Amino acid sequence: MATIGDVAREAGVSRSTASYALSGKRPISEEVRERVLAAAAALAYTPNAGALALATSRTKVLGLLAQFHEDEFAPAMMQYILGVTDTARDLGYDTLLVTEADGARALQRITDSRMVDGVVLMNIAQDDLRLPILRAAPQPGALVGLPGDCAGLDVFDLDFEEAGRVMVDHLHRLGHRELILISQPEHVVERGGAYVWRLRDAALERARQRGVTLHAVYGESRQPAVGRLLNGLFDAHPSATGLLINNEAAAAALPSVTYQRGLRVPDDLSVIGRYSAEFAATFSLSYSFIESAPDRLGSMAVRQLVRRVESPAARNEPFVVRFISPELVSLESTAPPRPTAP
Amino acid sequence: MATIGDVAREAGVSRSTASYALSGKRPISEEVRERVLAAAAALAYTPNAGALALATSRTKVLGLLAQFHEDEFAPAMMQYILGVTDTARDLGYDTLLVTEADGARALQRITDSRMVDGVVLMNIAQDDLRLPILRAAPQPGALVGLPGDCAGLDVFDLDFEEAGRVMVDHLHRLGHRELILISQPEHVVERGGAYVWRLRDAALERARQRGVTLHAVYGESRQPAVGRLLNGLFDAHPSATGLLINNEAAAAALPSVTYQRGLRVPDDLSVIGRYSAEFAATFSLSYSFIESAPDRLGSMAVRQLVRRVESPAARNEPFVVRFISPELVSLESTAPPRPTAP
DNA sequence: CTCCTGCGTCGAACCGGTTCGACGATTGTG
DNA sequence: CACAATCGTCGAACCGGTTCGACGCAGGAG
Repeated sequence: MATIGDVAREAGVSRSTASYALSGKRPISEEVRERVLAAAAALAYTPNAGALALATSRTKVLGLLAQFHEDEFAPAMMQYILGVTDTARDLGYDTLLVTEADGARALQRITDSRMVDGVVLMNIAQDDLRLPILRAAPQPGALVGLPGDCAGLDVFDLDFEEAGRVMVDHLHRLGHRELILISQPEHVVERGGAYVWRLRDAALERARQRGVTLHAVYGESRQPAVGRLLNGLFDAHPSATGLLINNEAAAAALPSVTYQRGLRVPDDLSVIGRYSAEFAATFSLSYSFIESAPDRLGSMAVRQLVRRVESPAARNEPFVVRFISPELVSLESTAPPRPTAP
Repeated sequence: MATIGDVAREAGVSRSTASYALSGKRPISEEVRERVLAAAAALAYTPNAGALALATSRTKVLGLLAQFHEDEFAPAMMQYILGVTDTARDLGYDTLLVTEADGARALQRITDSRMVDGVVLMNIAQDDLRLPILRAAPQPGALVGLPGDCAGLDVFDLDFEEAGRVMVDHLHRLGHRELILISQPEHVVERGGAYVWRLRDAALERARQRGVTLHAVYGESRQPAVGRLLNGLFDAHPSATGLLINNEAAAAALPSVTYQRGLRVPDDLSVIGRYSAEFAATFSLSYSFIESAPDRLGSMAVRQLVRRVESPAARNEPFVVRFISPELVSLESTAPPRPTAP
């Protein structure tokens, strides 16, 4: 491969002149600049990334730490990842995808070795072990997901509290008085998945205020367990007329359960989910849902991260915690409850 | 951050001695080695990735080029990616995930700049524009998917021809004489997705040999189009008793269609799919299927790639084209056809 | 006509590692 | 006891860029 030395020789100038001609950081005569550009083109010159990183302390690579737990729903992850990689590329960055189980060690490795200019963390836990490492790292970081302590970090997440309230309000307004909320599996909570209880507690609180009965249960992440669970819930609460779903696997499994039981949506049962439009399309779900906007969240995190990476001023700006407002996409899966219990 | 110079000073030796003590590439006295290791630990020394890359011409990073077309089924992709990232990490490599639409340009960029030691290509087209670039690149590459011309490349793929034959044979043996095969959408074929016609043509040929009628159609990748298509197919071929599915979206949509039409599987209809076990679990599919083994394919590609990267000898070995044999996972969704047409 | 200014270019140093050749001290051999 | 081989360490060069300071030369001002 051609080095900048080769280009300089070909153009008959010094290495530094070639560098300045290519970067434009110092005035160079039109004639020399053209010779250098021509030489670079002729030799198909591309700067060596390692040398560039060494000289500039910039790698033009962002780290993306995602964790895949056995019991989590992998397909939903893809959209967050694409939101990050696509936005990063638009801004001139490549993305190092790290899926190592030991996220803390992985983060330590990629920040210490200076492979990346910044890091996006996903699957944030309430008390995430990666956060102290990120705070101590020389590179800035951004989180998709809300941890217990946001100090020193830029955080982006859906407003799950508001999502819970919107769900309850929507069905309450239609006249429903007994609802079921199915959340993520309990081990997601044990692992510190705060969004589960953020939505649930807000929904419970709002239901209490409105005088609505809300049965809140943990779900499962797999078939056939989640199908059995749904059936059990319908058996246990025959007078419930509305179902709130904060659990992708349950949403995906619901159609076959309602078919089997002869339940009609929305005639017999009103349903509201919480997932992305992409997810709904993929799983052919025609329930009204709260858009979780994974691509937007990924994109916002990257934009803020790159701002901090590139501008020394931005580095000292106060940290932001930004929530996306839940948007209810109506697909006509909700209606007033039937006058008599089903 | 601490550099190796800092470690050397702390240990009271020269930089080169510190380097040798850490790498073990030259004999170093036990006493000095211990002083160096202690200093490195005390200073939390981690080599700078850029400097390492510059000095050794190795980055310990692999590129992973995946393309996400609007009309493709993103969730299936995740498992290929995890197969690659997990195996790469086991072998000591990180993964640069590139999802740029212009794959050829992206490949050119990451190979020319020497950011990666090798590349895994996914979503291979019959006449893939990235292949000439990969062949000309200084780094080795591996493909997941079979292109028209495998010269100079290591290729890994499912044996789609055999998959088509296995599907047909299995239903023929049970007594079925009229089958429907739903493939990927036509634009996947136009884009050069060879696996579509590899499975289809082999199935058609085998059906001809066996005296079985096989209706082969292109599918859709989205709801509700794919559901409509399935309904149309059942209307058009009422006497077909078996369904072969080489289309993730169609498999995901099938349960609701069969429920709606009152079709029972396998009583009224025998079904065989082609996807991964992970996919089946995610979508609660209980059809027998041919395992497409995305994680195994990703893993195999990485192992071969790393062999070539690390061993100068392996670099000159002949290139391999390796097919995974289709394995039929039986979930009891096939049975002999009913004596009278449904 | 001289002096100053500033443009365009060059040489050298630096980023942080690895690695080659050399060299002094120790040990073994004849 | 002299000499060679080996061990352990050091200094210097190199990988391929960027960037700082200096310098020659042209043009404008005094």
